[in-house]
Amino acid sequence: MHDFFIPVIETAIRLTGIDTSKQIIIEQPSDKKFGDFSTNIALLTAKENRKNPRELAQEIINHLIFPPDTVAKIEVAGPGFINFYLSPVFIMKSVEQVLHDGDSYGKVNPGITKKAIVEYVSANPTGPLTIGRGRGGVLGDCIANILETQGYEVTREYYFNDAGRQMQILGESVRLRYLECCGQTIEFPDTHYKGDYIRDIAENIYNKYSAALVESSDIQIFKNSAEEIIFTSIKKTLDRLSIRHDSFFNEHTLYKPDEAGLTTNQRVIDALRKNGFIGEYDGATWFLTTKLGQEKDKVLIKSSGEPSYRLPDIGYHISKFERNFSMIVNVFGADHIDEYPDVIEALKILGYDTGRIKIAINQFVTTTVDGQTLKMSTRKGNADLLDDLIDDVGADATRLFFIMRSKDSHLNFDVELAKKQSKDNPVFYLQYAHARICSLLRMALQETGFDPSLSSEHHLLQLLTTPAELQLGFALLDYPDMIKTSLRILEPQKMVEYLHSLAEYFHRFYQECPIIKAEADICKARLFLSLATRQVLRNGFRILGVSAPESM
RNA sequence: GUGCCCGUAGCUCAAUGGAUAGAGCAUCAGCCUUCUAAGCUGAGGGUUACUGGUUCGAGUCCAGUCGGGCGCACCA
Repeated sequence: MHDFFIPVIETAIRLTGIDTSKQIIIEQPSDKKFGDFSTNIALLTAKENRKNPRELAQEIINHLIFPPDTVAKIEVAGPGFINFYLSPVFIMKSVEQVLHDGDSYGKVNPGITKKAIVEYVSANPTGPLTIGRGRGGVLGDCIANILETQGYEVTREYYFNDAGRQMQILGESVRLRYLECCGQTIEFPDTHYKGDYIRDIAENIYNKYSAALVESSDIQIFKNSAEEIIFTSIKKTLDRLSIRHDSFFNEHTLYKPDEAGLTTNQRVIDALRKNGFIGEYDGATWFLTTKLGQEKDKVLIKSSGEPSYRLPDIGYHISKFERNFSMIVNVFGADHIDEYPDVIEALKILGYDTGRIKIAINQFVTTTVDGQTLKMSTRKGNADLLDDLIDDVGADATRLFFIMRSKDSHLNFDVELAKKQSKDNPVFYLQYAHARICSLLRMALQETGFDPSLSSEHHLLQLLTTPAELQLGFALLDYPDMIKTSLRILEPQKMVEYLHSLAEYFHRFYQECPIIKAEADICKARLFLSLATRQVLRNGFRILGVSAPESM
C-alpha cells in the first residue's frame, strides 16, 4: 500500500511548497480508531518549515487527491498525524485480487531477474544435526522462500569442509571405537567425539572388514566412512523438515589453481598484501586487523602451512560475488558471531560491495522437557538431536516453533507444548483455520452447489460491510506488505504472527456471520471471502513450510 | 576483561522513533437443538531491569549500571 499512498502524498507536499527532504513513512496505527494507515510527515517537517504540525497536516490534506472509492476518510489527529480510512469497497476489491492471483498473490513479478544466494546449515560432517542447527536451517529455508516470492532467483547453498582438523579427529575417534570393536582396550581422549553414532560407524566398519584394519595407522578409511554416513544422515534429517539445498560448496574448491596457477586463497593473500594488510610473524601469515582497530591480528595461514578457516571463508565470499549474486544472505548461529566481521573487512579492502551481504544470526535454542533444560555439545556426545525432536513433535511443529520467535530471542522450545494435540499448541490454531474453511467449502458445495471458480461473481464481495468482514478483508489486503517487511528485516517470524491474526480474524468472522445460511448473494460473497482467506493461509504456509490440512 | 544478543503481564513472547505498550497460555465469567467449540466474547493482570541523555514524542536511539546467554585458538 506504500506505492498507493506515497505518490499522492508527495504531490500534495509539493503543492504546499514545503521541504520534502524527509522520507514519507506510511504506517499502520496500533489502534484502528486512528485509521487504517497513517503518516507522520507533518510532524517531521513542521519544525524545519516553522509551521504548526496540525495546520501543516491540514494543508497537505487539502491537496491530496485519491482515486474514487478508495480512501473514505482523511483526518488530522493527535499532535499532527494524518490518518487514512479505506473505503469498504476498496478493501473488498482487494479481496477479489486475492482470488484472481491465487497462488501468486503476494508475489512480485520481476522485470529483471535478481539473483540471491542464501547459505544455511553448513555444518561440517562431524556429527548428526543438533537442534540449534535446525533453527538456522528453518530460518534460512524460510528466508529463501520469501526471497523467491519477491522476484529473486535463489540459490540455496551449503558450505562445508571435509579436510580440517576436526575431520581428522573424527576419523581418529572412529578408529579408536573400531579398535574397541576388535577387543582392544583403548584410552579415549577428551578432545574426541564421544557420541554413540561414532560407535555405530565403527561397528559398521568392523562388520565389513573384521579386524583387518587393526595394524593400519591410516585413518583415511575411518574418516571417509564417517563422512559418508554422517552426511547421508544430515541430508535425511534436513529432508524430514523439507529443507533442501541446490548447491553443496566444498571448501576444497578454493584450493584448486586457476589458469594462472593461483588458488583463490593465494589470490586473497596477494590482494590483501598489496593493500598492506598482510604480515608474517611467529611463522604464520596474518591478516593485520589491528590496523582496523581490532584487538588482535587474525591468522590466515598457520605455521604448519595450512590455511586457517578464515582464509577460505574470504575466498568463499569472493566466489559468491563472482557468481553475480545481488543479494548474499548468510544464516548462522550465535556461536559464529565473531566470524563475519573479518570477512566483511577483507572484502571491503578488496573492493567488493559488502552492502549486498546480509547476515542473519539466530540465537540459541534451549529445549525444556518437563521444566528441565537440555544443553548441547556435539563433541561431548550429549547433543540434543534434531532427529529426536522431529520424532517427538513432528515436522510442522518443529518448523513453526523455530521461527515463531524473533531470531534474536533466545528460543525456549517447550517440547511438551509442541507435542500437545490441543489448542495450546499454536500450530493447531493456524491449521485449524485452514481445515475449517475446507470443511465449510465442502459443505457449501453440498448444500448450495457453490462453485469457487465463478469469477464473474467475485464482485458480490462488495456487499460485505460488517466490521468482522472488513477486518478480515483488510488483513488479506495487507499480506503483500507484510512479506516485504519480513524480507527487509529477514524475519519470517513476522509471517507467523500475521497468519495468527489472520486465523483469528477468520474465526471471529465465522462466529459472527452466518455463511451457508445467509441470503444467496451474501452467502456467495462470504464464501468468496473464506476462499480468499484459505488462499492466503496456503501461500503463507508454503513459505513457512507448514502443511495445510484439509480436515482435522 | 572484551565483542555480540537478550531483560516487557504469573509463564512464553510481540510492538518499521509515534497516539491509551499488545497476543497466546494460565486464572475468572459467559457462548454449541444452528456451516468443525482444536472456536468465539468479556474481565483481571505493567514503574517495559535501573539511572541519566537526545527528541515535539523513547520499550525502541545514545552513555552508564545490574542481571542472563553466546563467543573471544596457528578448531571450524
